Amino acid sequence: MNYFKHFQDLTLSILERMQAAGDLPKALDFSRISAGAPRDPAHGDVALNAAMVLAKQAGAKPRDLATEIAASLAQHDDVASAEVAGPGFINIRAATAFWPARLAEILAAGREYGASDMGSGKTINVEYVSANPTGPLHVGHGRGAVFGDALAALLEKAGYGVIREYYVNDAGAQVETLAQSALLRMREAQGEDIGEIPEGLYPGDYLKAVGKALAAMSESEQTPENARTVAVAMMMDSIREDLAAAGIRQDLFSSERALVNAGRVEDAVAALEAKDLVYVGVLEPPKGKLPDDWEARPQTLFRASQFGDDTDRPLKKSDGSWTYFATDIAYHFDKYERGGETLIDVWGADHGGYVKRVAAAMQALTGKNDTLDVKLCQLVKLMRDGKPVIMSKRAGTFVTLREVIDEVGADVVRFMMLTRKNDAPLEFDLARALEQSRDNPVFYVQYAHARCRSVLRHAEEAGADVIAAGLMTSDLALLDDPEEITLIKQLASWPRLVEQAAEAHEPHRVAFYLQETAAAFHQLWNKGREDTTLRFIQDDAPDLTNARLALVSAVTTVIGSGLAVIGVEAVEEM
RNA sequence: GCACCCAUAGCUCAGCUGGAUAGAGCGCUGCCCUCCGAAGGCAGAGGUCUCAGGUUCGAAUCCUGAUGGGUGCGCCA
Repeated sequence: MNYFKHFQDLTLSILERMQAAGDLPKALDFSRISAGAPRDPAHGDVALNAAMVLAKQAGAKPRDLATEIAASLAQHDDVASAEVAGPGFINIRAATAFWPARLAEILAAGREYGASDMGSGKTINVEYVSANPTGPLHVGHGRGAVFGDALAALLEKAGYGVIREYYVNDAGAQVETLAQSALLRMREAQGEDIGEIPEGLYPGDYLKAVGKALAAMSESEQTPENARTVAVAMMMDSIREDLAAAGIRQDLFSSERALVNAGRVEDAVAALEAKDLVYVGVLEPPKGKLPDDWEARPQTLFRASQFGDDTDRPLKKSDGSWTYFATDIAYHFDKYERGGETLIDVWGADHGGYVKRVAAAMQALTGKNDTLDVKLCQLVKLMRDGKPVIMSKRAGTFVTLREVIDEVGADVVRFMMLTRKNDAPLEFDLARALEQSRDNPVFYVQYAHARCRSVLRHAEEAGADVIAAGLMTSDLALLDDPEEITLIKQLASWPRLVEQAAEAHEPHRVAFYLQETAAAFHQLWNKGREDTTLRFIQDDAPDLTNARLALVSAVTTVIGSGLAVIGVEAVEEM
């Protein structure tokens, strides 16, 4: 249960009753009513803005309206008190039995806790990674990969149907270059001295294996076309291995080449033409630094500027072939027609200048402006002990995702990648990521889980029943210490966090929530060091012990549930 | 020149889509650690939310402008 929504719904039903009774006008906009946490916990558990939002429409004074609503709220079993405060807030304090009930709910749900039906099965297509099949994934790809993967898991938890998609750019000039590079490596594998890799070709050693594979084929098969096919297939295999090592799941790899061959570009352009959004014209030269070979020439253009873009955009190159943009329109249109009511693209920040035109195309084709959400992930700066890791631009010697995973592990990489919101640059310190201290968030959260498991193991050795089903039947009302209640509230806010993070498309909130939850648990633990009556295991009070073990078990459940969204293992021991 | 992203404590960053007195870690200061895991703990100081206007019951949050930083800028992908 999202308990904030619970009290919000309660309020809405009261408002509807007031309308039915004629105490409120019929036509009121309830959409801005929301329930939040009061800044000061002393004010209560849930704060409602209903009276302030409605006052003007209802022609009443905020505080008067609030008083009336509060009086009705106070009647409900789940409400201990409802008070009016400040300019017209209604502060609700939940009934004392409310929190033990949430704890029981957590134990009953297990790792499923936090799942929501907010998405009601609506389909969202999340496209991420989509790195060109011309080499291994690097760290920057890793951020997008983790972000997309966690976002997909988050949306699933919020009740959406999710398609996890990878767009394979297996057409166009880059893969032709790849084919040329592979053929050169083939001649190398055949014993030829190829010297330095010429400028413009891919120099990385990873193409040597492709060269060998080609060398093993019969001469008639050693065509540029086969070189391309083989190279792309092998590169995609290696990318899939890297993704698997990082625990990234994707269920659909769609091919640009297949899209083009199926005539989908013509379809999409025809759809634009039908709306009279394609014309032949000459673009203004770009301001600032002009490319050396710039010359004005007529082009086939899409009227992107009608949909918020800065200028119209070319669909065809001078040789008559489609631009990447034209293909990309087709790809997005295809995703949309396949049933993606909402499309999310996860891109690197260097593609930021490309967002407007794709958004414009989608708006033109669908008539809606909220179909596409592009999430830009800012750069990852790789550090070691506070010093930047040198990434030589020389021949293929960038830091690969695989190298980082091999060094610090997939769990650490995944968590660290989500310790910043996507639109902020991220510094990833390899040394700090393995540090076992308070300021390493991965350690801190996993330690909380391990600590809980440790307590439960202790209790089990002493003969206690630590199965969730057994703990549920314990007298949870015995948990009445303010610190314990605070922790329960933190755990009970997980369903709301899932919904909000999913709606905002912001998986990093899960990582921050986990840190807060771990902090709340560690805090309670430490209280027990000072005050022995607060320790979980009380030898002379089995009922109290059981209730507290239920709380500890619920902590493992919620942390486990959150870590599952991020794709990080909840460890038993450190 | 234009577009997009960003600007919050000394440092690194959150801030629940517009709510009440602005939050955490690090660092700093002072206490504490024989105890279910000290791999530390508790408390305190620290703020003109870059600046100037605007929107309204109410702004770190939305709008406009300025300043400072990042990214990108015809047929590349």
